[in-house]
Amino acid sequence: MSGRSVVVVAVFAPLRQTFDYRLPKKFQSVDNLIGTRVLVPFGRSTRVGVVLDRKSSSEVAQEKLKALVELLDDHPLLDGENLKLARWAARYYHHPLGEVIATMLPTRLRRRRSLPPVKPHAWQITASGKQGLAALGRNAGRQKEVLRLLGSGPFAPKALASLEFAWRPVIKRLVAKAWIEQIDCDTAPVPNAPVEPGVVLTKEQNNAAQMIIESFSAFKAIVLQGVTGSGKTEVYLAAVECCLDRGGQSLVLVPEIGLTKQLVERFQARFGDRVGVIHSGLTDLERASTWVLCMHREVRVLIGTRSAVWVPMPDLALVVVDEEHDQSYKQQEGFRYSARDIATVRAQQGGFPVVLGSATPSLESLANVERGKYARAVISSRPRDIPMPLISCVDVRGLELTAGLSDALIDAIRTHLDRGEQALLFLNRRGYSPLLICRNCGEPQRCDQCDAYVVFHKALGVTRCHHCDRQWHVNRRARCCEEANIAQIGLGTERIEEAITELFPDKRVRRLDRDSVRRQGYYEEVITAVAGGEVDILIGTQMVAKGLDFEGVTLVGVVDADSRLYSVDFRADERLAQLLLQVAGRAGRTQTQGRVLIQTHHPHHPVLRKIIDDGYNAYAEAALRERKQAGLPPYSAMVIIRAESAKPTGALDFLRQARGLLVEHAVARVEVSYPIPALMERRAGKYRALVVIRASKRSHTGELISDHLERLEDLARQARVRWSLDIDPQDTL
DNA sequence: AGCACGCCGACT
DNA sequence: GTCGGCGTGCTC
Repeated sequence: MSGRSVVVVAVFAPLRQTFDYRLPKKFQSVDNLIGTRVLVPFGRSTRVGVVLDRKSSSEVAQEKLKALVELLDDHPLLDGENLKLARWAARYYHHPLGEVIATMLPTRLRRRRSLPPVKPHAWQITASGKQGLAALGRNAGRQKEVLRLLGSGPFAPKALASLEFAWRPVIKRLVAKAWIEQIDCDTAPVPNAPVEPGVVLTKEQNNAAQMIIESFSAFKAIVLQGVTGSGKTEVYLAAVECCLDRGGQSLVLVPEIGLTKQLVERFQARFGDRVGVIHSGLTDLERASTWVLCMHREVRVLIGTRSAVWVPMPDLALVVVDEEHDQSYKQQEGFRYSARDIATVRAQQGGFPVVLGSATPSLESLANVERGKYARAVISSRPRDIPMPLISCVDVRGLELTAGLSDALIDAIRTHLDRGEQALLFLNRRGYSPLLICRNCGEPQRCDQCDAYVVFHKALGVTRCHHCDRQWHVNRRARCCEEANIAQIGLGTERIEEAITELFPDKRVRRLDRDSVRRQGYYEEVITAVAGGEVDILIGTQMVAKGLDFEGVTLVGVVDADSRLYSVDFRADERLAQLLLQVAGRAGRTQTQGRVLIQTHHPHHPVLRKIIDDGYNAYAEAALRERKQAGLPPYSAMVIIRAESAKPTGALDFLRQARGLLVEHAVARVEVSYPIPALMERRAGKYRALVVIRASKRSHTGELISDHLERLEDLARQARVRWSLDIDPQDTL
């Protein structure tokens, strides 16, 4: 075989091997193929993959070796660093490399689509277009309008967005007639100087920024712990500015789209067009464009959600993970990676700092601080001496409640509203009432696909299962009794909204939860209204707890803290602590003292007391001691094998065999649990179960899994179950 | 994951 | 005599 005519390809398929292909003569002169997308014959079809390596011969028999069909890119999309990160992730998460690499690419590039244009482009009218304009008939109004617009100069797609109609097809037609042409507009003004100068940092902010800046050019993980409202963002901005000055690119990860807007605005105000954004609210094309701009070093600061951690940035020199404790960094299906952990490894491999920012750092990060692996910078004071909110419990035992609200909470709302301030009510349950019980027999109404009760949604006139996509008309006859007599028990956000509207008829009430934000733009609309003081009382779920910055909100009511106090998951109280302090952070971001009222039947619960009386750090210290004693993460490595099957015992049977296989070979100190039915065993018609593997060291769980992956795959195929590995699980259920 | 091959039951 | 069930194996 002549030199270098074989390529190793990671095919985008869930297979744990790579595949060799013959490189046709016409491609042999291409000098850098590694990291390029290719089209390859695969089984009976063709697939996309990425070239990992080039070599002169293959172990695979000559006659089996097929020829690569096509090169999809002129230049590699992924460099050595990117592929190194992909290899690490594939190994660590025991996930097929082809799928890991596919995850790194924006969806549009996972298929055989070409790269979106790198340069910003515009359309300009041609000479024949000008003639055409005059000749156009009456019925071509849209073409006329576009041509007239372009007559005054070249227009970028962004500028055309103001047109009221679907202008893209019109553009297409005009381009086809050569009446207009696409041009590059490098001439577009790119503001390079900071648009807005940074504010003067407080001493603590400055210390934190210095700690980051001093560690440029070497890996260092820095936990930036700053209470809500302490101005962590100013520290990020200062560090990013310094990174830019040194010619580096920066990556800023945020938990959810909702939170990006405010942050993006601040970054854009400071760094102008050098900022790029990637999140799930954009179209595939928009995401792909920003991705390519990052790869080509044009975007210097990328702000994005989980998937942005993979975006190629050749000059990357700083990563910030904001609200690092947030669960949404962990992908909860398929390739279950943690963007926070990937970010840290990326910084380690690239030799630059990673900043893990949070008011309530995860116990994982705090344990790493304790071990001396991570550094910590603390911002304990709020600028302008804004006082911290007062947190207290309302003991609701034996109290008469109005739709779940105590008089103490209602009075507090009234007091704060009378002062012209705003209130926020937090309840982690959407819908109207989460339990519908028949008064005859006491049977709650269940979903027929899940082991769950249905939730009544009054506004929609339906009952719904929150665990699958089913819903029923309210009048669906209950299956328990001939003449069921349904009582609505418990409350959700919709019910609270109704009660509050009755209690405060002259106040402006809005609700924010997964049901209400269905409508495009509703979330933004409400946030803007609250921020602008046009809402008096905001009621919401999780969604309102995170990072929102409302100056006028001085009272936060947690309607029900109890559901989280007694949970099977060992992480439940860490979550509760983080949640309470995050919601508390919403209260009082101005000079007015904020107040947080937590309604509970367990005002003396040790976790609640610790959080309220001693604060997050004291809570975290105690929780870490407990985890250490119990041998739980972060003091042990944990892996969960999950399985689901259409057959009632399918998942359990498979896991029993899997466990048998694993315990037989497990070294001492690796503990493999018996199969456990999932907390909700049946979900969307599937029966689910899991096995928990624990060991003192990650290398132990890692080796055990690697050594038996093939056997496990065989077992799963025979048992016909879907299964998955969850490395460092966030939910143990 | 797809997709085809292959070997046993109810239909024209 | 065929259509079609899903068990098993393969993808360079």
